[in-house]
Amino acid sequence: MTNEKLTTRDENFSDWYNEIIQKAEMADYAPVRGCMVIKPYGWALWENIQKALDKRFKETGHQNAAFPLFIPMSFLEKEKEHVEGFSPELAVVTHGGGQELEEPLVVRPTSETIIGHMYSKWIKSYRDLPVLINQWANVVRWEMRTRLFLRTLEFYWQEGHTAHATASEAEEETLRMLHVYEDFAVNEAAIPVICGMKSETEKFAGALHSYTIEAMMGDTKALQSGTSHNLGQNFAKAFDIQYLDEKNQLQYCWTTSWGLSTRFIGAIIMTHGDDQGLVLPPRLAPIQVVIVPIFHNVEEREAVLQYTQKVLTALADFRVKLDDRFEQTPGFKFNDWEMRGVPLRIEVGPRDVANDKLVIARRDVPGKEGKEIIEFGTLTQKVSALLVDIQQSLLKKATAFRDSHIFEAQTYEDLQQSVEKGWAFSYWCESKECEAKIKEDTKATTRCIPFDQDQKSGSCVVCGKETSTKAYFAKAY
RNA sequence: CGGGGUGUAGCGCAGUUGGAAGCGCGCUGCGUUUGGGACGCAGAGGUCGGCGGUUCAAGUCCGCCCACCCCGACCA
Repeated sequence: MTNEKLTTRDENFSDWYNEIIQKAEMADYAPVRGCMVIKPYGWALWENIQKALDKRFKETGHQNAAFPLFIPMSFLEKEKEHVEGFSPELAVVTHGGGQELEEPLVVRPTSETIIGHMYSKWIKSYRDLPVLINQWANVVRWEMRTRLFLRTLEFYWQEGHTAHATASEAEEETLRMLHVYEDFAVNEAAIPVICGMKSETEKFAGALHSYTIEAMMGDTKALQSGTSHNLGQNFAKAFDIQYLDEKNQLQYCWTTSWGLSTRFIGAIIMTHGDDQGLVLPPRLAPIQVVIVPIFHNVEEREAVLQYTQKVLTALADFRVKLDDRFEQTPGFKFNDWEMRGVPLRIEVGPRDVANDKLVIARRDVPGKEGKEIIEFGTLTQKVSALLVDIQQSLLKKATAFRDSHIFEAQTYEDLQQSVEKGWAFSYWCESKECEAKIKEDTKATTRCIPFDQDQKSGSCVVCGKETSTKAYFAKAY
């Protein structure tokens, strides 16, 4: 399975990415163009992502529910901007039960409309608010160009949909969930992100405004890794989501939505992966520690396997895998598990059994430098400490990489050069014309207007107009 | 949808002027191996992407179609 050498990132980042997914057995191409099968190892990673997020959603008062896959076509048409944004990429069902349907059904590209419809039924009084619901679901968007995890016709995600009494509560929720994503990305996935607002052209179709967490991949391209939208009263008005306030006045709700998808797996691969394969953050890794037994004959095999049982017991609190395949050599297994990004590897051989020791190797430090011989007695403590250290190191390394590839661009020439080697951070007058010119000339788009602004003012990198707004520009996935 | 590329065993590929479908890896069995990608022997595995044409004869030549990948326009 992993017998062949991996293309290096420098040779061809795209090939490297595609190969790593197949060799690490995360996913495979499905027989339908643009669709993928997420294999057990990839899905296990997704499950850990789900757990980490779901815990945070529950902690912030949200409940899970499930809404239908099919949405009446007419629902999509109720919000003007929304239908314009999504109609080119809708999958439409026209037949069912052998007959043509009276009204075509769209396969949900996102669920604002059908959830809005339900909310209008459920919400009658200010006492019903806020409504805080999330769903874990698959959605379909008919994309032109697809890539495993990053853009497939069908993808898995969670979409939160909330309804509030006031504009400020909705804004508060939108930001709260963005920061949940930020916390998750940084502390679970070890991916540094920049939080900010999307430009008018980049925002969600139908939103008042959108917030994003933007991450830099190993090739310096940007990846929008999670988004949170303040929908204002747009959907409330389109779907008649109204409530009676304390003064018996009929009011429209303020709604939000926020989502993070299996695309995030792509972010993990492209942020941490190296030329040996995947590198997974310990907190999300399906397997945190792999044990590779080494022996030369039957007697040694018995002794070693007995010893590994002790190791398994000592590491009961971790996600551990014993690789007791008899037909593979240790060398093969080392490479195999490195390809799969397992954070720690423990080697147990006759020498270790004799001395009551172990060899422990960390995935993020290649070769001998990452290897260490430890006493069995210190094992549990050591593994625990190393996993924490690897988690921190990955974040530190990714942050250093990102920061060294962001350039303050004062002039348009600066910006053009910057987006060829990383991201540009520049003053921008917020006009669509200047934004469009940058995209036209460089293929880079505005990634976000970050929350952290220095309050100073300068001139727009394109038109020279005075502004106090700075934004990130980068080529993006 | 525009540009480029590729379709031959599970994967990667070779296949000469048209003349009996091959190689490496993987897979199965047996044996020897195992501290950084082991080895021997014996096997299994094919509608050469599809349709049509030329020819005594097509993986190979011609036409059409399809699929997938990569680069653009669009997007999580």
